[in-house]
Amino acid sequence: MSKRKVSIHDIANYLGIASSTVSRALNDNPRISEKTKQKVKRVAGELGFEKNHLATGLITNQSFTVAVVVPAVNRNFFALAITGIEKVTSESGYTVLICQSHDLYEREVELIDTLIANRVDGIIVSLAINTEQFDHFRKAKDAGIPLVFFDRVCHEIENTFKIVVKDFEGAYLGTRHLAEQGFKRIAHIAGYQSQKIFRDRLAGYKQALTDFNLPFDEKLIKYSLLTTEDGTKIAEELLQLRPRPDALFCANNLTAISAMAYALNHRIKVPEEMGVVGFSEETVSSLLKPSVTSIRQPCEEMGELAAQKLLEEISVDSTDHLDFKEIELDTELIVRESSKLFGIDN
Amino acid sequence: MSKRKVSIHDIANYLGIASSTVSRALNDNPRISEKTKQKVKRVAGELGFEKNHLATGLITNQSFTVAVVVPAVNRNFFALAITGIEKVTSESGYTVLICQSHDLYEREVELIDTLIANRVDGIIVSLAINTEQFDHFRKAKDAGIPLVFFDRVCHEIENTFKIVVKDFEGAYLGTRHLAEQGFKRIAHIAGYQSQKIFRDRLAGYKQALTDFNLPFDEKLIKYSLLTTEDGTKIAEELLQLRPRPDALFCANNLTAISAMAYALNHRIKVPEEMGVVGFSEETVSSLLKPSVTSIRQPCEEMGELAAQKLLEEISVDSTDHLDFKEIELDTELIVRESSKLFGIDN
DNA sequence: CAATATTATGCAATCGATTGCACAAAATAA
DNA sequence: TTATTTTGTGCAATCGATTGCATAATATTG
Repeated sequence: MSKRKVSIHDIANYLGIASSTVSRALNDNPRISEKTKQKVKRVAGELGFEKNHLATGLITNQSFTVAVVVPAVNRNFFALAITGIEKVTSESGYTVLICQSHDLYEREVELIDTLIANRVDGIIVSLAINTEQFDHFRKAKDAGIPLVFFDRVCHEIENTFKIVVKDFEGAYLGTRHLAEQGFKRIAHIAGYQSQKIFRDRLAGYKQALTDFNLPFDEKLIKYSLLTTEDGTKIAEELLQLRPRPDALFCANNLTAISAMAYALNHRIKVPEEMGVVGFSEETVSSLLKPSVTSIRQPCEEMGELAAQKLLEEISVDSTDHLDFKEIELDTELIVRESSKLFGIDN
Repeated sequence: MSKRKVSIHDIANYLGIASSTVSRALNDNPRISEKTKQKVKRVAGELGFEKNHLATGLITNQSFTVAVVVPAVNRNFFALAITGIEKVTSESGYTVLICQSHDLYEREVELIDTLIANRVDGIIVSLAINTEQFDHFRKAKDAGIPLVFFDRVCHEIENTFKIVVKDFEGAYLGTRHLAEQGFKRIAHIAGYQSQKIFRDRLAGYKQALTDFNLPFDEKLIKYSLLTTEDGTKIAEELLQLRPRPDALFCANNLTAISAMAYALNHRIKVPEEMGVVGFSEETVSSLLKPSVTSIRQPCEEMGELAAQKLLEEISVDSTDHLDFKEIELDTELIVRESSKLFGIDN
């Protein structure tokens, strides 16, 4: 089917020289004369030579490919993180393999297996929401593949870089803001507690309630996968409670958007009758009517950092002197219309 | 650094048999006895053997990897198309490499080069918005790599599958709908005309104007990259025109959303003072206030079809009897609040 | 001009899995 | 028991690029 490809041997034959010379010439090895290099490169161009990375990878034991495994690429946070990763890695000549776990543990395991078999040079991961076992990562680690976690990280595998934001603090900021605006019954759309980030966000929420002497009510907390549909469903449930919650702090932004849409469709005024704050931002957060108050995360920066740390670990001979302590970045509260009862000018 | 990996030779040594036997045993070759197979597999498990795909790929000339090159993964359309692609390919044991051109021609060229070097088995492409030269694709084709285009397709490379929607018809439907609602000065946010899909959408828009005896005004057409920012900027320009356009047909949905947001922020009522229709859907199209009337595309289906066609071309010995005619799918008009002047139910 | 240093190139093994062919062992037929 | 078929393994070449070591070609020095 695919036509026989041109190899360095073909170039060597054509020129009547050894293939090792061709290899060195193409790699600009100083031991090859300029004259030969130019000849070789010219012929390579003429014959349409394309270096076979598989062969190179086989012998050098490097594929110059790193993989990113995230729940889904169409979420703003992950899309931007990937952009950050691409920025850093492509400067170093690496190709990025983007993989989606679709928030399924089983799929994540499969993916990691494939990546090991493909001998990627490193993997950057944000866990599927229901991942609670980590053998697949241990296997990768044992295979000598450096691992970096970001956002939804895993503490069970030692000696890996972890990049997170201050989730507790972010949730605290968002909830406090609602309290300061005078909201009294603040509900929380929480993520499944398997992931530490969602435990932290819940904890931040609780702490803010405590600090503002607001009663804590278990009925006001709803756990889910945080999809758009979950947001709608949960909004429906919450709005049937009596007394009705008067504000909503959401563990992500998709649910904030869909819950708000549900409320608006049921003639509940936002923010007057229900304040809304979401964690993380979507592109449309600022475009919606009302625009959505959000906890902004440094998405791209997280991606860049993750990639830098990965490349650092890849390039180093021994990981002994690497400092694997978790890196925590700051979040920022962006106040918009969905939570603003008084005219605060930011 | 990475510990020396276990190879079939290690298994062979351990068992005192030939590595060819190990290879065949692991691949369930019928010429190997059940007894040996079981022994080999047990030992492979114990030693933690992981097959090296690079080596396999080198000899079989197949990587069992296909690549998808799209402008950006965080757009709903592309994210869903990728989901469709993954669905089909993963069933056949292929890994999908997702790549973003970020709508940059140069980046696209780089990506294709890397993919050729990595010997992917096939590539599915939706062109960067400013791609007008196609040598990089010809190179891939010459290297024997099957190519399938979808959405933003390329007609210059013969013998490739192309999957598109009826862009002309979709645009016609959207514009006609606005005309039927009584809008008279319908503006169009168009994509750069390098891509056929955007030419078609413009043509559909024009045809609808003609059919409804609406005057065609070049000033009402704005060309751009169709980013969120473009939508905002263009809305600003259009709303300064006198007489002001009273409706907006957008070549994608991002611009529809941001243009509508701009209008709302400037106290222009949607749809009363300005009707809005967008091509393609975003997750939030139905969640916005007002919800956005859109031309729905069968995104996932397009992805599935593209993947099926690619696998078909990969598996076949000769492409001679393949029918490469372009596949055109239907679009659907989803009427929502942003365009509904009269109470049409549906 | 001979002796040595320098530079350029070639030889051959290697990475890990696959596969055509040869051959040994076992099973069956004569 | 011998001849023939079937079944199970092994040998060795192969995919394409890399690299340590050897050697040929050229330049430098005394």
